[in-house]
Amino acid sequence: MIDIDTQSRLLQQYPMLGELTAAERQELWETATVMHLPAGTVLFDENQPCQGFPLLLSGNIRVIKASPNGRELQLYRVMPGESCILTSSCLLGNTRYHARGIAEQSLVMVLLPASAFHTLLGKQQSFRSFVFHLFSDRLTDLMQLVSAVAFQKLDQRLANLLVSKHSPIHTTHQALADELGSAREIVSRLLKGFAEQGWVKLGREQIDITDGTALKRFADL
Amino acid sequence: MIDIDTQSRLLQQYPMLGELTAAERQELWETATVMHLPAGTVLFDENQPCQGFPLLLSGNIRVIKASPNGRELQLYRVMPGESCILTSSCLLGNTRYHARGIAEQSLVMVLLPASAFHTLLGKQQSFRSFVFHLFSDRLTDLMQLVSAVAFQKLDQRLANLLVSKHSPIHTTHQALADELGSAREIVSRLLKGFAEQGWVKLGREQIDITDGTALKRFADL
DNA sequence: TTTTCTGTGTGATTATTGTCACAGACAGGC
DNA sequence: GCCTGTCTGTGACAATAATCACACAGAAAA
Repeated sequence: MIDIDTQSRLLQQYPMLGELTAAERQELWETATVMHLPAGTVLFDENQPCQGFPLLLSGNIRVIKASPNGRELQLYRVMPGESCILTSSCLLGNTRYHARGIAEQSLVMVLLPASAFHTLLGKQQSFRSFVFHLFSDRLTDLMQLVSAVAFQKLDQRLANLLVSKHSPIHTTHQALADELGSAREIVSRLLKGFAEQGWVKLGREQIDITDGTALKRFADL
Repeated sequence: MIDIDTQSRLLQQYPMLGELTAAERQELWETATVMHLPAGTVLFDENQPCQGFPLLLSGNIRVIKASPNGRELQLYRVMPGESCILTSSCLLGNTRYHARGIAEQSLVMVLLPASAFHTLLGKQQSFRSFVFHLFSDRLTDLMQLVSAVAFQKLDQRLANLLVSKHSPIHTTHQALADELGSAREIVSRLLKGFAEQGWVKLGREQIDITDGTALKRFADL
C-alpha cells in the first residue's frame, strides 16, 4: 500500500498516472510497493527474471554490461520520472535481463507488479505512450552508443562525456573509465592531455572544465 | 490500394492483421501502398524524417551506422514478417532516423502511412503487442551488439558471424567487414587464420565451414 | 584473346588501447 | 602525529587493429 505522500510524489513525477480513473488509481496504490534501497544495490542482473515495473522517485540507476575480465560499460542511466525500459522489455517479451542495474545513489522507487503493468498498458493510452517513448529514446541512445564505441576514439568519447556533465565534476577516473568501457590508466592519461591543452583542471575526485568550447569542438570533431 | 494477392501475403506474414475487423482491414488496404524496390536502394538515412511504417513481404533490409571515414557497422537486419523498429521509434517520438536502411535484396513491402500506424496502435491489442515485441527484441540485439563491440576481439566476433550463417557462405570479405564494422584486410587475415586451423575452407566469394564445432567453441570462448 | 574489374593475399608500418608494475599524494581514522 | 586505504601519475611493454601499398588471380566484358 502506497502512502499519501508517495502518491503525490508519484503523480508529480509521472503525470500520466493522473489520467487513471479513481478506481484504477486506488488499485494501483494497493498492489504497488515502495522500496528504499541504499547506493550500490544491484537491482537486477543478467539472466535474472523480472519482478515488476519500477517507477523511480529519487536516486538513479546505472544500467551496465560487464565483461568477463572485469571491465564494464554503461549503457544508460535511469533518472527519476523515467523507468527502466529493460524491465519493460523483459515483462513484454517474457525474457530475462541482459544487463545489470545498479543504484548509483540511494533510491526511492515504487514497484508495479507485472500484472498491473500489463493492465495499465492495455487500458491507458497515456501509460502506453509513456512506455513507447521510453523504448524509442533508449533505442536512439543505444544506437548512438554503438556507433561511438565502434567508430570514435576514446579521447573523443571522454571529451563528450565530460561536456555532458556540469562543470565541477565530482568523480573518480575509474568511474569515468567504467562509463566508457575502458581502463582507468587510459582515462588518467587522456585527462592529463586535456589538462595540458588547458581544457580542464584536475584535482582529486574533481575535474573542472576550463574551456568547454574547445572540449566540445574536440568532442565532435 | 492493395491487390488481393498482396493482401493474402500480408495476412500470412503478419497474422495479427487477421484480428482486425473487416472494415478496419478495408481501410488499411486503401491507405497503404505496395512498393517494389531494387537491391541497394537506400530506404532511409540519418536525419531524414519518417514516411510510414513498412511491412516487409520479401527481401531484407540492412540497418547500418556509417562512420565518417567510410567504414560501416550493421546494427541489425529486418526480415519478412518483421518491421523496422527504427521507423516505429521515429513515428512515436516524432524524431528523425539515426541510421541508414539499405535493401540487401530487392524488396516487396507495404507502407502504412503514419496515421494508419497510430490508429492501429491505439485500437489493436495484437498490433500493439507486435510492435512491443519488436522493440523488445531489437533492444536485446543492440545490447548484445554493444557488448560485443566493446569487449570482444574481432576474431571472436567474426567466428560468431560465420556460425550464424549457413555453411556455403556466399559473400565477400568486404561485406563481412561491413557487418562487423572493421576493415577488409583484417577479415581476410583472420579468415586465413581460421583456414589454417582447418575450421573453414576459403574460395572466391565463398566460405565453407568445415569444423563448425571448433568455430563455435572459439566464438564463445 | 586481351583488357578490365573485382576480390583476395600479404608485408610493412603506425596508432591506439590495454596491461603490469609501481610510486607518490591525499584524506580520514586512530 | 602516523597508518591505511583510495586515488592518481607514469613508464615500459604487449596486443590488437587500422592503414597503406601493392601483387596476383579469376571472372566478366570488350
